Amino acid sequence: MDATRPPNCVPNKIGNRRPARQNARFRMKWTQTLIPTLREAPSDAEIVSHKLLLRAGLIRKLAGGVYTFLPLGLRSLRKVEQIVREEMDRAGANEVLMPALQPPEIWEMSGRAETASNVLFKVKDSAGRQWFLSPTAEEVITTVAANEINSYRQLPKNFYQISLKFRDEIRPRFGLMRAKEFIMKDAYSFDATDEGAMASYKKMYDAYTRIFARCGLKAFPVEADTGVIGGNYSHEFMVPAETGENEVAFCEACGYAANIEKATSGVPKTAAREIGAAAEKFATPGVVTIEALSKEPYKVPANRQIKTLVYIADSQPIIILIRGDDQLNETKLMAKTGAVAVRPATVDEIVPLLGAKPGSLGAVVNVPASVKVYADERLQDANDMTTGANEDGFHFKNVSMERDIKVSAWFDLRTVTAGEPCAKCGKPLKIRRAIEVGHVFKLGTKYSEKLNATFLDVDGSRKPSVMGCYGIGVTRTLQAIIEQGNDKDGVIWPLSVAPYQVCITPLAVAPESEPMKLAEKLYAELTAKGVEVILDDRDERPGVKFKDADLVGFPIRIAIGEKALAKGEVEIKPRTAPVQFVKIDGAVEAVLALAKTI
RNA sequence: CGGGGCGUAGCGUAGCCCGGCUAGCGCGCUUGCUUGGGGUGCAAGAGGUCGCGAGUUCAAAUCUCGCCGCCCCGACCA
Repeated sequence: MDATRPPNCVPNKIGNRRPARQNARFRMKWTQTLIPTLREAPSDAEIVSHKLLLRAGLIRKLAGGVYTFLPLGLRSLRKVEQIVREEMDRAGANEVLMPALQPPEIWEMSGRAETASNVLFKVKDSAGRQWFLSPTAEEVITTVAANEINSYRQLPKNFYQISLKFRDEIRPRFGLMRAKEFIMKDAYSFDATDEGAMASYKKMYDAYTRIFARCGLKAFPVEADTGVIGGNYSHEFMVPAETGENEVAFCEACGYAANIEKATSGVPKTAAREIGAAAEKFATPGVVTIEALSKEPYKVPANRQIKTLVYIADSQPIIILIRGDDQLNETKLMAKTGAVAVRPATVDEIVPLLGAKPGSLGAVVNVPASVKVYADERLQDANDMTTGANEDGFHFKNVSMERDIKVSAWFDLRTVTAGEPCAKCGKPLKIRRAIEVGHVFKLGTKYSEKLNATFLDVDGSRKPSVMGCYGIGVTRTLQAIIEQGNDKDGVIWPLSVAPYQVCITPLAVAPESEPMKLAEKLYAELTAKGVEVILDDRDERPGVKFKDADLVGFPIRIAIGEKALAKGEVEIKPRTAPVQFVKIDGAVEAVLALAKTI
């Protein structure tokens, strides 16, 4: 399940990349740039990666959910972008750049002006014209395809961009994790056939696996809900982290993994029993919870109760029935019913509808014909159940789903819980939190139909392109790398995305001092080999420089002090391994060799 | 948007309940000396509209009201 490094890709390559000469990209002196490290984290940072982004001088906050990338942060960001770019190119995608400023008309056409309204950043120009700041670009790229792709001969095509995206987050959180603006890579594939679209999807899926591996991330794909973006097949790439905002159910035995919003399990249906001839009403004064009904004197186990929920789905009230010991999964509810917006009904909406308050609700009697009843599949064939009587203070027992309740449709609506048997292999499922760093969707023809992205097929018929879309949260990925790679001293960068690969730390910085002279020499030699080096030329005490180097997290540090120098040695210290002393003449080679093992 | 919390120097904070301030401390910053292999030591400094605005009062960082910003939980989330 862990994404491992693909065999034929060579990440973390160091040295001999190209003749660097004096290329500024490869070298920097600490005093030339700005690395404002902080001994203490600002109090508004909560999670470790956010604190370290600030403490290591990588970013600064301008406003809630809006950040400046400082020089070091930008270097790492660019490296992530470059990895994404290389792998997208390798997978045959074409880089484009689309406008951030988008006219509402195309969003009206796709229907997302309404369905995505709550996250759309809306701005007006001085003429009063409305614009949307792009959260993603399905509408734009599909418009391009509509205008420029006319023949099956031009397909398949895949376009991507890496650009600033905007989202009107109601609550920005955790630094770059959930920001109002962020860098995203979005790609869009167009195919003539469904099989072609699947192949395009697979290419992106594989590219994502490579990308995250090259970023040093343990990311793994999980089955995912498609949300308002639409489509019918989707995977998210998840980085395990306790601070993640997603929950993932997975099976270590067979590899099944799915977002909790989507996950299913092999839990048994509710066993049928011998029951009486009819449902029977009984008094339950003051009992308004599953919990209370399961205790004395009623003693109805939660798994023999039917939980009745009233929701408003796209302005229409609906009833949802799930087992007393289960939790409704709202994402599944939306996915299965096709509703765009759902919310629990309020007490004021429920009472006129069913005649009772929450806690005494049921679907046996007094359900208006216009109200659809959706029941969780786990209740199919269930009987000997207890449920509310739609009369405050009363419940029914001896309830049979089949006999006593008119169900409009059966769906899988429950949320899986840890320990349930895997639907595929029966072994217990586990659940853990994770950060979503990428998402691939098979879109189908939803956008191509609405925006007229059609082409002439071999047989002369006009067909909509079959689309896919593929996102990577680049800035979020950067933070996920830090969330996954850190210790008490600071960031632990993978070599591939570290702002600089090597930090040279001379313990004396006077230009004619022996340590500084050697530092300059190694700096020049390593740079010439294509190694990215920062030279800490600050006139600071050793402790300060070591602490800062650890905090920023350079993968390799070379310390040059009088003591080792007297023995003709320098000190090479990998960020996460013990120090080694090497002869001065072999220092460059030693660094190059070491880099191959990181 | 609902609930909770917080805004005092670049960062972290004390003071606020119980009004009396010339607003204290640590880190950072400047200067000098010192030290020189894991955030040296000493000394002298600079730096504050106490988030903003009104009000109460002889007197407001402190009490009241309004606003703004930030953080957390929830809702929401391509």
